[in-house]
Amino acid sequence: MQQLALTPSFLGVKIDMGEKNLYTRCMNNKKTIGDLMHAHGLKKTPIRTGMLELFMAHDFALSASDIVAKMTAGHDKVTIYRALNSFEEHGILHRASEDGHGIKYAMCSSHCPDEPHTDKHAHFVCDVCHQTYCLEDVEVPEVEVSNEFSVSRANYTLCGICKKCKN
Amino acid sequence: MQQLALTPSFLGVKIDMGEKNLYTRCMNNKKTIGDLMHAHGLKKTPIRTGMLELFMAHDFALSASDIVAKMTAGHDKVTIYRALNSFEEHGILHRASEDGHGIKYAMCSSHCPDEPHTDKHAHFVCDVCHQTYCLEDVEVPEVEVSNEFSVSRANYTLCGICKKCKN
DNA sequence: CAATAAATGCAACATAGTTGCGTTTGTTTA
DNA sequence: TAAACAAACGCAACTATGTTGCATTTATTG
Ligand SMILES: [Mn+2]
Ligand SMILES: [Mn+2]
Ligand SMILES: [Zn+2]
Ligand SMILES: [Zn+2]
Repeated sequence: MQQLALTPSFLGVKIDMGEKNLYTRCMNNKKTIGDLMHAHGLKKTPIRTGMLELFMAHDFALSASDIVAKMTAGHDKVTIYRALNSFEEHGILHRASEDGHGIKYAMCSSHCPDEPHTDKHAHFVCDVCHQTYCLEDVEVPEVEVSNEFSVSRANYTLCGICKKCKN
Repeated sequence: MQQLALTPSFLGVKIDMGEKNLYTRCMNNKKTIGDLMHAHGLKKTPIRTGMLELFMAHDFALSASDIVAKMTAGHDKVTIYRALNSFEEHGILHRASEDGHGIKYAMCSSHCPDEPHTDKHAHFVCDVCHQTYCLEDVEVPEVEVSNEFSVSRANYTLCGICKKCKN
């Protein structure tokens, strides 16, 4: 079970190997990165291998441009985008936040503070019409978070089909 | 207290006046749109008045391009963006979702489905370094939502300062 | 090694949002 | 009511993010 397939010498990608536990994400059922791709009917190419190694070597989420920047061997961003889409379609990567179709604004209520703020209610984004509704009566629930993080705002967004698009 | 300042004849903006209750958002403390802007030290200009009328006439959030499209008198998008920023700074509008600095991806765990999915855990986005962390052990809390909406996914994002940036 | 489908690279494009700068306009105050 | 001033506007140019079409290359299978 040689796990050395993971040695990130590839492509000149510099990877800090400090956080071993990240490996468990894909290694804990005896899968190498290559096995993982093959299991999904994807080809094991240098770029895609390098990308997945990058993901395993970081404890935070990466954007397309993060990856373009970290891969030294000047690859085309189109390739990166297509690989990310493919990984997402196969459930190898998940997106760590809804992208949204641009920023949307809504009217504040009279008890809002006179400064930029996130409101205390949840929002709903329709997958069909992409409209965003303020759910004024749905409070954002609170959660317990490790005190490594100082939380100042919370955002709760539901997705699905809106009242208009259900018909 | 003539509220006719609200008649949205302005700029040829077409507004459906069906939903009176939306007016309460800024009218319930005897403020007209003009008063609202003046109270914040903003000038009452035709464009900004038209924009706020648009917001009051819709029960969903609007993007900059929504507004550009709905204002018939071809205004520059830069003006719209600057007005939105200004309204947000003054707590007149709030954004209905974090924009995020592009989509971020993270590795799925082994029990994720082999298809696109939103994960069941919360995420944390740092205001300083903009890094996104998966809070694998923080479950997204469930909420009760009006059955006008069919909810298929939920997104819970916390914002603040991350462990690295606290130092 | 040959066949095939997946992956890549390039060019061109689309959308969202920003910055600088000169001009116009709303509000205040004399 | 005219001048003064800051806020708001419009234009041009620019950055960032993401997409599409098409020709070429490469990984896998047999
Ligand atoms: Mn809202
Ligand atoms: Mn996650
Ligand atoms: Zn809808
Ligand atoms: Zn940070």
